[in-house]
Amino acid sequence: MPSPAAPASAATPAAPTRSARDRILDAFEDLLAEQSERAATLEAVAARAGVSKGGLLYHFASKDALVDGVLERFAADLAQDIEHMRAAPDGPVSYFLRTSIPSDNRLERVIVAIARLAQASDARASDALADAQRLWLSELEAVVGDRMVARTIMLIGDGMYYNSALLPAANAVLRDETDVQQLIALVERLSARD
Amino acid sequence: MPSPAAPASAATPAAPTRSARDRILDAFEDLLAEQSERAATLEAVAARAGVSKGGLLYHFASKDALVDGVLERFAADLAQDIEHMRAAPDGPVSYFLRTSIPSDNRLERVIVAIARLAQASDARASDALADAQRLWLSELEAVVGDRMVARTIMLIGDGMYYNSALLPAANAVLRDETDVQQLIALVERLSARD
DNA sequence: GTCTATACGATGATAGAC
DNA sequence: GTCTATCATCGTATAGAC
Repeated sequence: MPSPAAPASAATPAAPTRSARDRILDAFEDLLAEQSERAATLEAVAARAGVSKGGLLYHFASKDALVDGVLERFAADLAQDIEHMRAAPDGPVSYFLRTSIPSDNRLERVIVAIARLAQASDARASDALADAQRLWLSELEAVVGDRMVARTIMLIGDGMYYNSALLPAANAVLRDETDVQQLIALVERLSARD
Repeated sequence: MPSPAAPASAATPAAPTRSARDRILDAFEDLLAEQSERAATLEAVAARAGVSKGGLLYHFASKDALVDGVLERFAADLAQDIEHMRAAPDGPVSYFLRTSIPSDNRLERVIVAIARLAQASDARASDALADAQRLWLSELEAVVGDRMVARTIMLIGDGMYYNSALLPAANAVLRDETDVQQLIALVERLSARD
């Protein structure tokens, strides 16, 4: 039941009126993250977004344009994540590790999607991931002091992504909240010494 | 200079006479690891192996058969790696971390190749990687005692693979032998306590 | 602004010559 | 054992109707 007083084109981001453009990008990301780069064909994306192939190509003239759209949204999400990381009550390290765990988090899904594009030899996607790594690493280095400890934490986070992106979910190295807490405690012991 | 006394069909694994079958599997792995799953078409594989598409299809009736061939060789390589890990002079942990660094190592290359297949939704490839993880993890657990420390070491190794498989080489988190030594020292400090 | 129809290229696979 | 057609299928992209 749409609000009668709302102007026709008012943005209601998470509601039924989510713009076709956003629905298409969502569909593309979903197919990449949940299935594979090969599965994310124009036809499949269109079907999932509830538009026709022609309709999709009206919004994004080519598959490359679709990739650009995903990367643009990612840049914005990433900037926001860095903010959250800085403001996190338990500190950036804990925040970083927690958000590296596969979840329903939007950022997680986009990163897996972009990782799939990177594997399909898309240089823009690889660059975007490399940029993100640099940002996170510099945040980590700022708080842990030791350069090598910061890098080790990055590698652990990377490992979590790798696992969730590549392996059957049943094989997650970390299974529940207890595992996560233990890992964080372990890593903080690392950064506390030296 | 082939040994004159050798029977015509004697195996000379690394020499010019490397069987067509092996050359084809090598070419497939190379294309997967150095480029992408999409780049590893039957034609490209045949060209790199120095045979025609028809010639390739004589040895491997389908692309699926090609994947099976790679997975079979991987299983053998993996078993050998576990042996080496157990016998390593510096211990399994150091061995594991060192061999997780991107190099010209055969096993490395195969794993990246299989990771690419896994990303392309090949369930057999995902399973093979999950099996390998289980094996490594159980070796690590056997020596470090603490379950969580062993898992953390696995994650670090996974992170290294992820980086080498996905990002431009220039972005490696670990750059030289000094980095590696520092990381190993750091991790051994982890396993020494508790 | 969205859809249908169609062109075009590339890929996996088959049949059969040598 | 290896190669040369050749085919069917699918994915990207264009043109144009509604």
